[in-house]
Amino acid sequence: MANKEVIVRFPPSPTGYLHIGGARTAIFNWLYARKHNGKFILRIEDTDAERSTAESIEGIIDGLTWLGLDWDEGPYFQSEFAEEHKMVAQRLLDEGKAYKCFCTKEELEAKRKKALSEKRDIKYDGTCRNLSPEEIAQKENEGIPYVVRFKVPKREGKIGYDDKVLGRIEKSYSDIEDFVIVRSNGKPLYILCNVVDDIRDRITHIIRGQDHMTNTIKQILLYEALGKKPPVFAHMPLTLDLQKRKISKRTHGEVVSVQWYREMGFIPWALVNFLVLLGWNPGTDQEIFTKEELIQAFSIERINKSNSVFNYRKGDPKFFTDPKAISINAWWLRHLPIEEIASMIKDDFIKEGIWDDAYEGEKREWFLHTLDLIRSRFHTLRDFARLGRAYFADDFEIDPKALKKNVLKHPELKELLPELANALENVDPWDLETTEDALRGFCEDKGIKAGLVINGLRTVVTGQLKGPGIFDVMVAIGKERVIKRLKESVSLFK
RNA sequence: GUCCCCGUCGUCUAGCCCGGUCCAGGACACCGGCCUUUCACGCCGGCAACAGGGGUUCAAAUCCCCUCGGGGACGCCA
Repeated sequence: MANKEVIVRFPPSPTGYLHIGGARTAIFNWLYARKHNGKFILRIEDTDAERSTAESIEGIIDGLTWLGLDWDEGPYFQSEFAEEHKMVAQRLLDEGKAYKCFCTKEELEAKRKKALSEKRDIKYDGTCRNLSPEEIAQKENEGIPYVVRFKVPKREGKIGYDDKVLGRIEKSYSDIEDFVIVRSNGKPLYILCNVVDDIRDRITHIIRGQDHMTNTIKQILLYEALGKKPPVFAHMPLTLDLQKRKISKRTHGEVVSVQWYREMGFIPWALVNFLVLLGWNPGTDQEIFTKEELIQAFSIERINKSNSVFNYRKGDPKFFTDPKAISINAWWLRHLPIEEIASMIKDDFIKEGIWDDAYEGEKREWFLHTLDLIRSRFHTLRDFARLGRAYFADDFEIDPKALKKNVLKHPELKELLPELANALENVDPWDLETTEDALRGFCEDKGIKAGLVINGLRTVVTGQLKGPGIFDVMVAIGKERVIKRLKESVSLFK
């Protein structure tokens, strides 16, 4: 039994930040490699020098690292192999498998327009395919620039391959145009470089978007011309928006950028978990996966054929991205060990000015307990430092709606709350039981409903309309702070 | 226009290959209820789909054909 080695790659072009569509492609490749104990190679396809940027390279690497998609080789840079690409192009030329084309961009553009207006096919017409050696020499002597085109074999019938997700894909030779493999400035194009690199890297499986399907047929021709066996191809469905347009940074903005999810307080694995479900499922009802479970469950065969829609409504105040993504994030937020959540929110706490080194020292137990107490109401990591600020700092804002409903609507609280503060002064120890006894006793003495005081207390102490059980809140926030906030509540009544 | 791919609830999807167990299952969202003197979590319940039309068959979401719809590619971008 030959041990079937698996080598896959993720080849982003560094022309923008890591996009969730690109991340999804990376995830599928990475999973496939991990599942089969193979290799995952990162290769930056920077042949388009004008559009490639260093920031973009950094952004892509950051994004992949944040998501936890580790690679085994690379990052390689396609530009470093430019000589090899040129040599291969020359070889194709020498072997008569490619030819020089002297048609100008303008001529080609005019032909395309004409064909389109006459409702004809707009393939290259092969003008330069049969130039004689003399004609070629003459044009070269005249210094006319040329591109190199691949000479698609004139054969009857079809060429095809077995796509791992789509099944048998075929195309007639006559439907394939003689495509350009080298620019007039001498630089080989993606379609060729990609094949050369994949051969050198011994790539066994190419998992990429369906938008590459026409390239695939051409690249198979290239493999054949180079005498190499093509790898296995699997074309995954695309991710579209609600209007069924391909999602892009340009039209959709930051909501498609991986970086943005980090800023919005996503747990990286939750994003992976969400993204993998777009176009793939395990065949069971399971939707939440740990890394190990996902690697175990993943298979190319279960990748869908049809495109999926990224359910994002611009401007929806409740859902800043696909609701399912948020719900998966919220799930992980309340199920991950609280220690992990703690380390994930540290930077944000520092940024918000509410970090205390004691949270990693003598206050650690209190810190973890408090995070655990409040997390079930949150959707993102950011919520801890925003909605939960009152647990960690005294300069928190009071939600106007909560203030109105739970406090201002009940003028009697202006007196009651400070009185409650006094009543609480003597509570010792300060725990769930003693605080509850004190509060209920206070309400009984005053002959008022506990709910009135509880709700007012919650708002004054946490700034929120909702939250954990009030006695848990009192214990978490601490006697001193509770009393202080109750006393200061007088100023809320203006 | 040409070529290629796809078409199950609002969205992600199971089922389709190997017809009956599917008056179509799960998840998210939404709506109700329980729990909670709040809210969330949790639990229970509800709403909601086989694009259309023909065929084949005792029987079709599942097989065949057509129509319609959607997407992709058609760059000296990747």
